[in-house]
Amino acid sequence: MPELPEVETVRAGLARLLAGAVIARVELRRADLRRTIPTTLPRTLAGQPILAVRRRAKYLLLDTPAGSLLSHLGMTGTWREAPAGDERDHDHCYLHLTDGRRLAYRDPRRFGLLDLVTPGVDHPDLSGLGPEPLADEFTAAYLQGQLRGRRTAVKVRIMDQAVVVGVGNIYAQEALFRARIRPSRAAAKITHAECASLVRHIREVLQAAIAQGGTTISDFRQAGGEMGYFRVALAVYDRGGQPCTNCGAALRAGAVGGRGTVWCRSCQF
DNA sequence: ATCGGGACCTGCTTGC
DNA sequence: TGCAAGCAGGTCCCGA
Repeated sequence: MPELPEVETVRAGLARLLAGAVIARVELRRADLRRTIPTTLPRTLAGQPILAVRRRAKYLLLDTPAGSLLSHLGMTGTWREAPAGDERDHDHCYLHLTDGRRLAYRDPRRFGLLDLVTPGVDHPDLSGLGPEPLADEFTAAYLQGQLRGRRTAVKVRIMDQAVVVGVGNIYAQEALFRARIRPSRAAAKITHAECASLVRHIREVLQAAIAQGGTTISDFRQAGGEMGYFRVALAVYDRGGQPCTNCGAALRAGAVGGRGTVWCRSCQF
């Protein structure tokens, strides 16, 4: 589900909800997510004030003096404020706040993750990540270096979190369409000019999506429960067979890197 | 080292 | 209506 714009939207919502909040108690209801949630997590975070809510790649970090609560939403993860009585299947963890409010982490497919980051200690999930796509170091020259010599599809490369973070299956397709590059092209064959266009369009599509609160496909919700409204702006994702917004030709659907992929045969080369 | 494919889970949609 | 198959925003691991 959530790619950078959705995670950033959740981050902003949580930052608003959690300004000045203090964790009273952490209630683990199910620990076997993608990895098992450490048993030390509840007692480490109990009583801790939340100092900041940050995002790195597709991870969220709730900072406290004792450590940060690291979460990843996988495909179906959500954070929401859950008033008394609002308990749902797949609520794996509740953060009870000292003001009586409760935050729920819910993830039906359990591809997500909750973990603890100890202050001053590098966390393995956060090492080896590529640059943030909206940061200055994500340049055409950098991207071309990452594509050089690679026979794999360019779409697979830009979804590799070691190359650049935050780009998933929706925004990879959207950025490649805007840059007029076929998703299946060999990475090594992308020219410098195309790298420059791709960098620009990855940035633009992510920024536009953030401005709309992300993309709601089925279950994605902002931390306050609102949907994201970028879906109306998607040009190719899930539009196989429908007319290209640029030329009107029927969009092609296939698989690239094992993931559903849609592109225009006349607009993308 | 790189690459492709399958695995991990649940839920929803589609087609017979 | 009922059921099975296929697919879904993400990673991770394995074997070639």
